[in-house]
Amino acid sequence: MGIQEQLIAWYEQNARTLPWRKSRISSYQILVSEIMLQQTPAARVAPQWQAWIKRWPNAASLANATPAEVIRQWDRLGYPNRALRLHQTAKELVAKHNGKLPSTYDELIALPGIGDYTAAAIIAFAHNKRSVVLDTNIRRVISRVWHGVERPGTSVSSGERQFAESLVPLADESAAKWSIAIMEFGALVCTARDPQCSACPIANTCNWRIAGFPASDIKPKTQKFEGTDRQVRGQIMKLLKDSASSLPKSTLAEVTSDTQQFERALHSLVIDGLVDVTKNGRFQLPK
DNA sequence: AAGACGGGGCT
DNA sequence: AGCCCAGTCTT
Repeated sequence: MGIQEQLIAWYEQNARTLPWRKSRISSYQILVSEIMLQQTPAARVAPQWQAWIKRWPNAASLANATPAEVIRQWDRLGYPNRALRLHQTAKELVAKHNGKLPSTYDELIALPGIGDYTAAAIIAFAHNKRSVVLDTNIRRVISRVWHGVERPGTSVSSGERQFAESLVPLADESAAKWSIAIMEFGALVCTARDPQCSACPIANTCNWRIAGFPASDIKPKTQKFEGTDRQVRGQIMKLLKDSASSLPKSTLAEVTSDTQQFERALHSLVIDGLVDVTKNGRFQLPK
């Protein structure tokens, strides 16, 4: 059984019962959930989604609301511009698409508030069609399981997208299931912090796991760097390479008990162009 | 490629 | 105090 089948089977048994996953949910209602879920945990969205759908069950009713009502109903979900864009999209759906969501990526992404992720999600979860869904969960799972790296890069490279596409089953139905399954898996098991590897159905084939991570299970032994500046540099470079391509600064800081020595060595690495420092404090090998 | 944009929960 | 969350839009 391939990883696709394993994670889909896991999903059937372990998926949360979220209100927008019930049957007879319209494409507009899926859209509302996807917009609310942008940068907002599902547990916090659920009650807000219910209230919203009860008040505005379809695009036409939402289109008739005022912006003030929309903002008020949005309450404290955050990023209130999402509510205004959703409102605008509802109007466009009524005006141009018979109150429903269009089915092509280009039409979807042209709507306000719908970017790459949401367009792909609508195609998969509202229309049950094949698409390449790439959210923070899926990117993290692919990075770990297939590439053996804890975190994906800050932006989606073309290679990353192509690889993700290669994992999506060909048939529409299976493709949609795969996307929701790997996403849920990332949200519940392969989490950003404190991943539940002991409950992971694919731990045996996970390259991150095989590489000896997460370090919380295998105690990170602090390592002392000794020798000349050049020798210390070589040791840190080896560490960076072993970790594939990136790791948190906190992890790096633990490798030596002499923080100042470490900072000096790292500084010289950066100066020499041997290591890149990203804005969020991660280190990576230059491309 | 980097910043701005919210708020709440968790460590 | 910092990280993270089913991202999008604008420089």
